[in-house]
Amino acid sequence: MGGFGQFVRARRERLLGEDRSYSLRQVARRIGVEPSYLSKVEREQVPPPSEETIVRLATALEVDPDALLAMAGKVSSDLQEAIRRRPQLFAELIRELKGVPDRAVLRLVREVRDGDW
Amino acid sequence: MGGFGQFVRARRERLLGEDRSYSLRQVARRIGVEPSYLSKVEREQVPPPSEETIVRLATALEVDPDALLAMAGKVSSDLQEAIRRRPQLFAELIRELKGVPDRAVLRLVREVRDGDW
DNA sequence: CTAGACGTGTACTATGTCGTACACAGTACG
DNA sequence: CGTACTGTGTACGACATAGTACACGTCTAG
Repeated sequence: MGGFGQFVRARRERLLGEDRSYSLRQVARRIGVEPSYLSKVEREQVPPPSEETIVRLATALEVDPDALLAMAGKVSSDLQEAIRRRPQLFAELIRELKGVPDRAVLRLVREVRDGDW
Repeated sequence: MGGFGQFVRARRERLLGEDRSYSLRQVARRIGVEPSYLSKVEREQVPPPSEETIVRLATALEVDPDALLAMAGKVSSDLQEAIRRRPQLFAELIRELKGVPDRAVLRLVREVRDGDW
């Protein structure tokens, strides 16, 4: 269901089609890990990397960091921080929103952003 | 600032004042850990326990699990799950709400719960 | 005065996380 | 050719997590 590694490989190879600097080795070098490690990550022989490495990878591959973290089964630590500061409040909000369809949540986001809170 | 262990000890001793079955040993037994371990947790000689253990502890001490998890620097895994399912959406919402005061968020929660979403 | 409950100190361990180091065989190109 | 880059296999390691096991001195109630 997840397919973190699969996604990374697909995305990288797509970019590689247009730019030869997206080889596994060069991407590994840019994000600061060993090629063999990235290779194993892409083939899912090891679990997804740490949050920091995933964010660097997201940057390198020009994808949404939160989405990539989610594929790795993780949640950005700054979001966790925000929740930890007001646990009951956010816990209830999020649990309520579990059953709410995407577009309604999106409307809510807009309301908060544009609204006079 | 956190004081997870301190809080647990204070809470347990408060209950112990009224009910002698809230000794460290008996609580430890109820939540399924060794007394020596709970002792170390309360004195913060070790980091807070796992999520599961914290939830059992919250139940035993009759405190809010989310609040206790927050003191341990954690976020309930079911909340994380909810976020992971719609990362961009929730990420944006939560980041927006960082700067929003408690009462406004609370109003939002009510709106979602009572509203015709 | 002693049996049981109390909290605590020390030692140990299994499992997970997050990678590095290095050698290897295949391929492309100039 | 050869050299330089490609992806990959194997081995290994440091550190964190989440506890258990057991002995010890103390206190307290019958």
